[in-house]
Order: sequence, then C-alpha cells, then structure tokens
Amino acid sequence: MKKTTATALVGVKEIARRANVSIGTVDRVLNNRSGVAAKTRERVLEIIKELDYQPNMMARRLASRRSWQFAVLIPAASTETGYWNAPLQGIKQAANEIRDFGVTVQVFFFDQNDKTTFTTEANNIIKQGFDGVLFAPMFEEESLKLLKKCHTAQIPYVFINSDMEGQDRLSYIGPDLYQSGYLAAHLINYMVQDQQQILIVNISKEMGHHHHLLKKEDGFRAYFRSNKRPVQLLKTDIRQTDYQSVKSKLTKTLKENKVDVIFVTNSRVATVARFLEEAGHVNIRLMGYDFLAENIEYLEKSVIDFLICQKPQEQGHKGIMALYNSLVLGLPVEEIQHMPIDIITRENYHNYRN
Amino acid sequence: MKKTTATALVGVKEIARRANVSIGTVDRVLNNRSGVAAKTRERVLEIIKELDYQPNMMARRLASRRSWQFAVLIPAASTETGYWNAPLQGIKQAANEIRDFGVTVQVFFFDQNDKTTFTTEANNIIKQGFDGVLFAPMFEEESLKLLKKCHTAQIPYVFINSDMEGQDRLSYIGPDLYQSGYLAAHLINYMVQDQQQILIVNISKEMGHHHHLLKKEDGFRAYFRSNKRPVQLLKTDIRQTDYQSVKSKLTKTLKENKVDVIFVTNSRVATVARFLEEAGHVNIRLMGYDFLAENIEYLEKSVIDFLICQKPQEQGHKGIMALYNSLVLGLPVEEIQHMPIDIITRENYHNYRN
DNA sequence: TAAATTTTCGTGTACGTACACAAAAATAAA
DNA sequence: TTTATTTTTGTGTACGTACACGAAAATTTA
Repeated sequence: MKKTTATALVGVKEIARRANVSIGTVDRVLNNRSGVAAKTRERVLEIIKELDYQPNMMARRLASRRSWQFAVLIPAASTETGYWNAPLQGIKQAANEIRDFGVTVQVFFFDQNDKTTFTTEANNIIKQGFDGVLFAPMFEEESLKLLKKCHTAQIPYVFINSDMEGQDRLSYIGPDLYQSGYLAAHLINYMVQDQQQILIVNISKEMGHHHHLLKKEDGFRAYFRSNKRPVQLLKTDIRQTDYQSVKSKLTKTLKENKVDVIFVTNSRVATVARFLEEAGHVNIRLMGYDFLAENIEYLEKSVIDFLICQKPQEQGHKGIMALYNSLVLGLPVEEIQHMPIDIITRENYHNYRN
Repeated sequence: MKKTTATALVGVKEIARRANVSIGTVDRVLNNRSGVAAKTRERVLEIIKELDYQPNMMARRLASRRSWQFAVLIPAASTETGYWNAPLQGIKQAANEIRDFGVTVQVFFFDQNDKTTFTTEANNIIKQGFDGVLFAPMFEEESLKLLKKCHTAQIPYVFINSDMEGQDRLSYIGPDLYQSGYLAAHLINYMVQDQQQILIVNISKEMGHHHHLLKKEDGFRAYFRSNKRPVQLLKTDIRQTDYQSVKSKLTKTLKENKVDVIFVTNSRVATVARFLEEAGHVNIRLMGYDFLAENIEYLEKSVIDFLICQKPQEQGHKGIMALYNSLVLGLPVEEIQHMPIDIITRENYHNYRN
C-alpha cells in the first residue's frame, strides 16, 4: 500500500533529453514515421536500445484513438450439441480481457447443417469491414470463398477447431485429431487382453463432421498397427443421434460380437454409456470425447472410463488472442497451435478447466 | 485498421455532466472519499449505475502513483531437483504481465535442506515491507512465524505448492496430492492382473518432502482399498537420490519379489527408468511424476508409461495473480485453487503446457 | 447579522504517449 | 544572394483518471 512513485522507468521524455531532441522526434522514431534525419534517428535509436526502453502500454492505449473490430464466425450451439458453447465462452472471455485495449469482438453464428447460412454471415462480415476474422472452416468451398475475400481486403484470419492447410492463415488453433485417437488407443491398450475385441463407434448425422471422426479413427487404428497388438477392431457407423437409434444398432452389434471395449469418436459417448448401463453391460470399457455434463455423469459412475478433451474454451480464447497479439501488439504468432490432449477420469475432472 | 474513436463508453466527464457536478465530485464518489453531500453522492451513484460505468483501467493506472511490491519466497532450484524452476518461470511471467500496472515482484530463495535460510529470507521480507507475500510453507514452524509477522503487519499472503490449513491465507495454490495418488492407482489398475504385485517407491533425501510423498501414497492405497482389487502393494523407501543407491536397492527388491508395476511417488522416476532399462526389465510398467526433461526422455522410449503433472509453472503464475487480483483489482479470490491433475503420455507430451 | 468554521464542490495539473500543427533548418530554385 | 520549397524538428493538446489546492456553499459561533 505504499505510495511510491511507480516505475522510475524511462519514457520518451528521458530519451528526448538524452538525445537532445524533442519528444516529437522520439515519437517519430519509435513509430518509425517519416521525417527524421538519418543520423538523428540513429542517435535516438541507440539511446532507446541503451535504456532498454519499454513503451508504457497504458499511456499508449490511452492516447491512441485506434480501435479494432474482430469478427467471429462459428457454429451456433444447437440443442443437438452444446459443444460450441465452450469456444464461445472463451471468445467472450478474451473479448472482455482486451476490451480496454480498444478491441471489440462481434460474433456471427451459422448453422452446421446449412451451408448457406455460413455464406450469408460471411458476406455480412466482409461488408462490415473488420480488422481480423476468426472462424471455423467447416465447409471447405464456402470457407475458401471467405478467405479469398479476406485476402483481397487484407484482413488476416485465424482458423479454429479445424484447419485448412496452406491458406496462409495467421494461425490455426485446434485439436490434433489423429494424435488424440492414437492416445485413445494407447489407453485402451492397457485395458484389453490379447484377442479381445474393440468396437469403434461413430455417431453423427452431419456429414460435415465425418472427416473429423475419421482422423481420430485413423490415429486409433495406427496405434494398434504399429504396436502389432493382436486385438480385433470392429466398427459401426450410427447415422442417427437419438437414443433409440443408438440402442438398436448397438444391441445388434453386441449380439453378433463379443465386445470388450468401446471407443466412441466424439462427444456422443454419453448415449452409449446410457445404453451400456441400461442393458447391464458392466464389463465393457468405454471411452469417448469431451467434457460435457452428460459425459461427466457417466464418468462419475465409472460407466465411462476415460474422456479425452482438448480445451474447447481455451481454443476460443486463444483464437481471439492470436488476432490481438498479432494486430494490436504486433507480436509474432505461432502458425499452428495444437491444444493439449487432456485425459479426464473420475479422479481429475473436478479440477479440469475446459 | 479503422481509426474510429475508441469506445464511446462513458467516463467521469459524462457522469459529471449528467449529475450537474464536477468530475472532482464524481471522482470522490467513485473512490468513496469523504467530502460529498449525502444526496449528491446518491445522485451520482445512481447515474453511475444507470450508465453502467466501467472505469478505464488504462487511465486509472496512468494517473495513479500507487505501486505494489510483492515478495516471493520459494526454494532455490538445486541441481538436485529442478522442480522449482517451473513455478519460478510462472512467477516471472506473471510479474511481466502486470508490471505495467505498477506491480514489482521480488523473489527470495531458500535452501530446502536448511531451515535457517528460510527464516533469514523471511525476516528480510518483513523488514523491507511488502504489500503481499507468496511463499512455499515447506517448514511448518518457520512458516508459522512468518505468517504471524505478516498478520501483524497486515500483509496478505498466499501459499504455493503445499498448504497450511486454517491460517487465513488469502489463497492456496497447489496440487491435490491425495487425489493424484488415487488417480495414479486408477491408471495402474488397468495395467495389472489380479494377484500381481505393485511396488511403491519413495526416493527422497529430504525429510521435509516426506509428507508430500505420503499423501500421494495414501491416495494410491485408498484406491485399491476401496475397489477391493486383489493386488499386492509393496513399498520401498530410498533415502539416497543417486543412481547407485537406487540401483542397489531396486536390484535387491526385484530379486526378492516379482514386481509388475512400479509407482514412483515423485519426479525421481527417471532414475528408476534408467535402472529398468539398463537391467532389461522390459515388462515392468512404470509411472511417476512431473514433466521434466529426463522423465520425458523415458516416456518417449516407453520405459515410463505415464507421468502425472500438476502444472507447476501455472502454480507460480496463479500465485502472483491471486495477490494481484485481490490487492490491486479488489476482486475476490478463491481460497483453495487445486491444480488440474494432468496425465502425460508419449502421445500428448508434445503439446503439454507446464 | 456578521464572522468564523466546516463542509462541499470545482479547477488545474500530472501521468506517458499520439498526433496535428507550427517553427526552424536545410536545400533547391530564382 | 534572395526567395521558394522541402525536410526536419519542436510545441501543444488530447486521452480518462487521480489528487492537491482553492473557491463556494453551508453551518456554526459570536
């Protein structure tokens, strides 16, 4: 609670004094504006380095009239899947943190089942003219159109959740799907005996999600291929997400095969858990994705053994911060930011941060 | 890149205008200083609420002369164990982030093997008069003395890494040791068959660490007690940390017992890994603690199956932020902040953030 | 009621930087 | 050399808040 004057750190004034110039000149050098004689600039630059001058962000922001408008385009969190609530929360949190720095974030939503909504909102974004865009490139063709427009308008863009390589995005923030499947297999490898059977379950209505699931499955299979473990991999695709559909399909599959472990490639694992519980399959191990309330419920009951999660909320946060760091602060930004692959169990979910 | 005037958000000036008072009065109300007539204060307060006034942190900080000095007292990172490097980094990072807000952080180190160094540094801290203290209460008696002094000097303090309950600390930030042991047991439960033997290994010279290890062991045993799995738990304490000591002790133990899984209760797991590798015990599963380079090496080689880690770097970061949030921003701070218990494998360590 | 005192309020300056504008210096054109 | 032009540099004001100081209003005292 002392009231000492803060930071005897140097500012433009001190630099100006030492260089025998006015603060105006120092300012010009710092923001490398034109109109400074070469040797004056050098002299000032030298003193800046010598004093290890750190600009005062507070004052800088206060004096600057510049404001930044970021646009976000992500799927609306449907009742179908609440997944996108998490990234949205992260986005809002980040927006809140940097509001004082002159950044406003506007969020646009599209319908995962309707490509045209993506295009409509994308056009709105372009029309309004933002300084940066964060979006989920869920539809390839439509996304390409959007980023082309961003490109001509010189607007940097960041991908979230899924990537389109080689599209000189500022950054990609999202999961490493293949690797997460590989990790899942590693965990399951501890749970199975030789000759046992593992069932891979894809539950998804939307085709758009499908390659997501396939990448995880690829990683999953790759693990067993590389370690040559003598286990059987079965697979079933369920194209309806309601409980009855899942139940009937699984009933059939489990009747025909002796399954020891089930790996669900997305957050729909709770539906499978419900089935296993109701059907009394207590000996089947279960593993799936995402920190959702319904999943945690079954994790708590030990119906689900593990959940894998890649911090969706933090993805949103990092997405906004990538734009902020690059555009506002002028810092370099990592091109690919894979989220950590978290393993959630009955013991550690309490303190998990999404 | 637009140059619109930032944030048409209201400031003291607008409030003053609407309330028919000067900004001075508004300022007095905001910082509830004395010298404002009751009804004037009310009127201003009402308008403030009505306009949902958010003070501009930039301007506030710029105008304020107040500075904050935080002290940190943690073990020096010895060559023995580099663990405390991680919290230190987090502390430095946090210090960096809030430097512009007038906070300076000064770090004091003590020797884990010498209680007197703790007391010496603690006295230095009290003498200098800080606004907040973050420290690792490693020695009970000495820590009690320190916090008593803090108490009389009205200095809030935060515990890191280990807790002393009921000492009205501002916050505790650290691992949940019992739970992490419990989780370890859960994982190991997948790896063992009935009747197999699990060896618990404590490697530590310093008695101060011992209750740390015991808590993990407690959790570990509790798991098997509660699920009644018919496995054997063996245990060995190794009071020397050098490789030869570990080797000879383990050689003896493994000769006398058929061990299937080894659980090392701290970061010394790499030493055990080295032994297992050199002795050719390829069938013994191994698990231990902490994201250290030497451990990762054996994780990569699959000698270690899992590592458990509780984000030591983030612990340091959160410790400083707890002081900052409470003292500078006046925000409420959670009293107990248990870190997430992370499971690190060969597949996910690449993107792990300590 | 006037003077003295206390309470309440308004004004001015500062924080460190950005930026517009004016002044000075250097250079080019006459 | 003088004038015109360009380049370089200095000055002033603003950002939103904190705080010291002094002015005005209200209250008490004489």
